[in-house]
Amino acid sequence: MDRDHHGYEIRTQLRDRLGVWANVSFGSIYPALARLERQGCVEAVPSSDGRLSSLSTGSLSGERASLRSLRTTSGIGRRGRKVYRITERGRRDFVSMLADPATLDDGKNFSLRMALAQYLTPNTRVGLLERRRGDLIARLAEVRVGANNEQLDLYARGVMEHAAQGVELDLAWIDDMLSTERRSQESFAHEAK
Amino acid sequence: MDRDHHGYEIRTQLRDRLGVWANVSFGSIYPALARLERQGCVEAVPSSDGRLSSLSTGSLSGERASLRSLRTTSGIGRRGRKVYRITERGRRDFVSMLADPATLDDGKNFSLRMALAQYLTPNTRVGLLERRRGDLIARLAEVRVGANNEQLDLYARGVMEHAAQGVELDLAWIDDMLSTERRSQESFAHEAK
DNA sequence: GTCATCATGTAAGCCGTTACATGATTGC
DNA sequence: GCAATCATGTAACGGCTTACATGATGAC
Repeated sequence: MDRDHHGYEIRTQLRDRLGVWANVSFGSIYPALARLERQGCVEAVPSSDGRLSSLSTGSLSGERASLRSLRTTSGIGRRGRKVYRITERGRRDFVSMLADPATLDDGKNFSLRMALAQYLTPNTRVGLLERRRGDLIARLAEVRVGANNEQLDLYARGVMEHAAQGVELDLAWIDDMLSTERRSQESFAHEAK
Repeated sequence: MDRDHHGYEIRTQLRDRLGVWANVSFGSIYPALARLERQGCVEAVPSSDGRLSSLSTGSLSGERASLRSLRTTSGIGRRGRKVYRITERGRRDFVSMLADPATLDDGKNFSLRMALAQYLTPNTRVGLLERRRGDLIARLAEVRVGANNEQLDLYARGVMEHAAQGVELDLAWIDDMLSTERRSQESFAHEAK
């Protein structure tokens, strides 16, 4: 959303910034980029000489393109590197996926959604938070049943009990975010007055 | 491990006991049972009349086989139902998978492992807990970096901060379990003296 | 000139899902 | 006799991984 990228960079950035836990493989990234390009969500960035992609356009290492690279072979960018930019359609699809809990399954991806919540409107954020809150309350009731089920042994009950604490922590976080959202909405209304 | 089961029952039990969160589909269960049978980890239970599987053997609804079902058609079990029992080899494989954090990836399955920890030896449990503890401490350091990374916006940092609290909760749980394990080992040693 | 790293891609395979096809049992 | 539910299985597909194949660039 913020600047252009190429596949290799996306992987290294994810690893460097989020650690080994965000391990996305090349076999996942390149086919995804190809699919997004077919769908018109991203497009290859043409370089200054008319070919597709170059060192100089928007890549991280080109923040101040090294003098050395400007001296090489023909003076043009590396033909191997393919830089993509997001299209208008890509932005639309991204935001609508982010806003729809059905498109991008909430249970597994709620944290991802929240990490990207800056791209949503305040109302959409509140809607997502309230929906998630409802899901978690249902979940809490279920794990409590498990935690008190005397058919289960101590270890299994311990897992359930711990799961319940995890859900409670999630709920506290949600409630915290909800009150923050509402406070900022109020202060906005206050300013507008 | 504790009694015989058939595929349909496994699914309904998982759903009834653990709720919609433990949704394993038939398309997953039946192929898995077939594979386990090929590998010799489970075997079909022969019924009293020599055929494979019947109502009367170990199934839930057969806890006290309903009088009605004993009166039906031929009086023998439903030919459609296939009840499996675990073999010695199955028990061995189960425990060794449960004990090896590499075979069954820990990050995603630690809770599952702990829910089944009754089948492990005290030493194996302590080993798994200590290993997990190390992983979580590394993870905590990583998410703290993210939580304090000012390149990230408030929402992304909030997710990191919340992730850190989740890891801290996990760590407290691990430490609790470790001290419980050690206490029970001590009391065992005490009795043996 | 050669080795590490940067960079893109394809192929095979694993594991799970949904959807489909089929048939037995039970309740009314 | 008919519908609901119990019960087993197959087929197509999705998404991700590992392993493989290939080549350019940069450092020394």
